[in-house]
Amino acid sequence: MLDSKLIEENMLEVKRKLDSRGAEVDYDQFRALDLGRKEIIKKVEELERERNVGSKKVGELMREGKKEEAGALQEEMKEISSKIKNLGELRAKAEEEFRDFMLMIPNLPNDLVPVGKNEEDNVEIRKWGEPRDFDFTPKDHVEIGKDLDILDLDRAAKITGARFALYKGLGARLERALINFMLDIHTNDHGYKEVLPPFMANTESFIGTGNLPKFEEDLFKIQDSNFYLIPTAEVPVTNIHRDEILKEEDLPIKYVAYTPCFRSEAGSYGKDVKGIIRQHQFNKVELVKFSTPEKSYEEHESLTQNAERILELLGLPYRVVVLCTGDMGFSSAKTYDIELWVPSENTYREISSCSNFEDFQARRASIRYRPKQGGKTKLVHTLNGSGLAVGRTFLGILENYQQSDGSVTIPEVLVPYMGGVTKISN
RNA sequence: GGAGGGAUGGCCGAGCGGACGAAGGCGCUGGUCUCGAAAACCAGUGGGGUCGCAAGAUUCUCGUGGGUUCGAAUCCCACUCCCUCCGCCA
Repeated sequence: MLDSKLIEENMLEVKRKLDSRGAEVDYDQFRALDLGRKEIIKKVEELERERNVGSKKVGELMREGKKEEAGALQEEMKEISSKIKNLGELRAKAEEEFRDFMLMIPNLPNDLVPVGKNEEDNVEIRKWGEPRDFDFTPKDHVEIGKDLDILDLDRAAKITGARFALYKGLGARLERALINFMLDIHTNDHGYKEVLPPFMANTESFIGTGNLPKFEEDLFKIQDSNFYLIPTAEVPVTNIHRDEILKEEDLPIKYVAYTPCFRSEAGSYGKDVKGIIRQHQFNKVELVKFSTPEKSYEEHESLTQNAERILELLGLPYRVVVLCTGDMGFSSAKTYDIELWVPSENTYREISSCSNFEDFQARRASIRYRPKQGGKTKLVHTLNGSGLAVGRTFLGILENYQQSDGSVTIPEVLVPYMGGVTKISN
């Protein structure tokens, strides 16, 4: 959520920035809702003041034994109270409408973000590793997985449906190895605290991160409850500190969490239908940070590097792009995508998205901190990024480490996690 | 599933119709003392909104939402969450 005062005071600048990301906002409506709300607040508060003063007076008169005067005043106050009740309802409605309106406005892109319309305008920042030169025709991960009997998409479809996966044997082991490997690196080397959160969260939590109210169709909802399956650990982990006041001394707070992620993928019919690129359920290790505003961009860089390091240790080629204004997510102020080299597609595909949300989520979720010097509480900055999407890492290993005989060698760092297995073959 | 108990400020904890945004303690900040620190002592110290350049004014906020009342942390109702006991169960 944006600061309504910022919109009020810098409307042209806000409009320019929101336009740059293709957001349509009705500024006249903003003004009307904001002014209407302020006006009614003023009215109600004036009446409340009268009532408070009057009621106190009634008490005094009673104690002094002036019953008649007290009674008369009581009658007066009765009327004021009923007025307050009526106006109060209007006030609640005005404030709710205003908040609902504000919740639908996306974040402002940071000034450093390149302006653009869509993913074609994203800017490559750096590349790591050389895509392998195959001296045979490489297979895609679906074929490799099938031939080695470690990935069974047909049976997964029988169990559940399209866009689900059944990992088998060393395939299941590899998925588990990757999860453990990532968690170990981030906790031991990068200083994150491991958490294992619920895989469902309530409406408030989803509003906090910005997934609701606008993107409900992307989520799986649990019937007869206000719980949704999480589409990313970002939701439960960011909300760990919802409605809290943190100490500046404790910042930055860094969490790493493994969770499965559930996405309805509404609107992506026909997109990436083959293989495990786009699934309704996939595993992910997520990095989340809470930072002071001063340090958040530094933390954004290091978070992205922490994610990149996993790919480097695994020897998987990748590149990093900064998303342009038009391609960023709703809540983000700046996002880096890390893209993995996928031989079968002869291109790079997203494997991690690292964002700085600045105070956008913090304002929605009321996550603040007390400055060391004292003074007013301030909103923290929240950040997160995949470190990494496990299914796509699995895919990367299968495709990049495949051999001409159909086997897949295991990257050295994973061998201990694979119980000493160095190669998956028939 | 059945029976009870509870939810108060950054934390602990009192209050149970009017002078209560709330005792006391802890923590934090400043000061006294000290070469310095600790201890002790003194003082200050919640959060959000509206108005205001500010000082400040005002209002809301004692789990959430309703109700009773001139007036609610305090009484009533519903809901949520936590705890104890019984039953069931991975």
